Amino acid sequence: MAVERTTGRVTRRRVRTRANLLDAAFSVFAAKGFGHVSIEEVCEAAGYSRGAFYSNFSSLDELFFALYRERADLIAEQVSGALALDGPGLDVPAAVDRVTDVLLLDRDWLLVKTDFLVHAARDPEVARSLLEHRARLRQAIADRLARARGHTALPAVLGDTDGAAHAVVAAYDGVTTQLLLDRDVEHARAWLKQLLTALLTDGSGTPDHRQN
Amino acid sequence: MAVERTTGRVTRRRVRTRANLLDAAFSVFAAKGFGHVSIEEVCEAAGYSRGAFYSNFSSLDELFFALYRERADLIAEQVSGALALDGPGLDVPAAVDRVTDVLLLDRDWLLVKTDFLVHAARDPEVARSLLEHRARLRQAIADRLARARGHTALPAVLGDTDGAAHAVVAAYDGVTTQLLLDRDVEHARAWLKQLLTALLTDGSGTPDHRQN
DNA sequence: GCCTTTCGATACATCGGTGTATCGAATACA
DNA sequence: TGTATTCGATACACCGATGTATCGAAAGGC
Repeated sequence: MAVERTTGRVTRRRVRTRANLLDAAFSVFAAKGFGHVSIEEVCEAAGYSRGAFYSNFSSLDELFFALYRERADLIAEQVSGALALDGPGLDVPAAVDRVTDVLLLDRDWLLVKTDFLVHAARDPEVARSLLEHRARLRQAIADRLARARGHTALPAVLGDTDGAAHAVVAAYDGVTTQLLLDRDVEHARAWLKQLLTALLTDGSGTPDHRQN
Repeated sequence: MAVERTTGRVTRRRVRTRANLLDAAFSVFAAKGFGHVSIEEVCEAAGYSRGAFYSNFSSLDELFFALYRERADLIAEQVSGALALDGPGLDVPAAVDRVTDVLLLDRDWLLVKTDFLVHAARDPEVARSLLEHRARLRQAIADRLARARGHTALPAVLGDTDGAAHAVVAAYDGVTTQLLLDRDVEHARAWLKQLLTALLTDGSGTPDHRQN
């Protein structure tokens, strides 16, 4: 039965169960992809019966959404942290390095994230939510770029810092796509840095070769 | 029963049936997403019974793969055409325009393509195939860029024409991601052009604003 | 037009997943 | 510790999808 928990006492056991289900679901979703996963599989992976599941979620979609939010917020936090790390102003390249390291860390996350994208692409409601999340992240980037302005000049082609932030996100998405296929994290990182450098500066970077 | 058609006569009816199934499958996949589609749904949409399906394909995966290849080859052809259109050499911006128009034409295709990406990301075999396809396309782009060299200077940041081609693909993938969410084709096109301009030239383009 | 071959519709057996209702066990709180 | 409440395991009924086997009908060759 669906869970409409507005009030009532929550047991410790319950929060543990929920967390375990979410963790297990993450692995299963990453491995098989949402849409190829049954409730039973998640329960089995978590070591619970379906009773536990239905006591905590009302559908796979709901769990998936909850799962995504949880992790996405976590990542967003890390990124914000990486952006804010250095003092007020300069050293965009260093920030690029840190952010790049955070963003391309976990292949499983990229898989789940892409699944969620596909999901959102077909559900306007979900899409709205995802767009807002992306907008927040992008804003953080734009702010960071604005702070660096004057220290490091942005090329005019992209417009203002907002446009530049858009470009950064696009580059990230693009590199992610390639990474999902070739699984070469190190190269993806290096290449994302290079791409961001190309977008955010007029200067010259270090070229690289690639087979796939 | 699986179909292992190495020889034997093929009826006209058969090729029609197969084509109809593929077309119907495209719509259904685009609407619901692979993984949320049953064989029955495809058959119903195509106006056939499951008998017809199993006579032509052995699994949903097989159909999906065939479907993707068909359409992907079609697109690749169009892109190559758009790239080769003008005389030997110059006018990269015009080529960018034409290619951009072709690539972001059909939302349904973007959806199916992304589904396929997700699929490939989890199956090394499929990934290989997709990577090769992408490599071919990228090579066409690199060739085109090489032809334009001297007429339009490439910024050194990206390395050789190959690096630049990589960047082009990444930009395309990135813009696609955003487009899947906001559904604003016109803006996506404009923005992809702008992004490519930023990547492929040292000059200045026309900035733009964006809310999401 | 006849006959052979191919194709696809129908029927059947089966399986896995779903959602609900029930009940014993674990937990919170006094 | 006792007791009320919450949680989650089990059992059950159900449904939709799968794959196969069979057979009538359409297509192609002559």
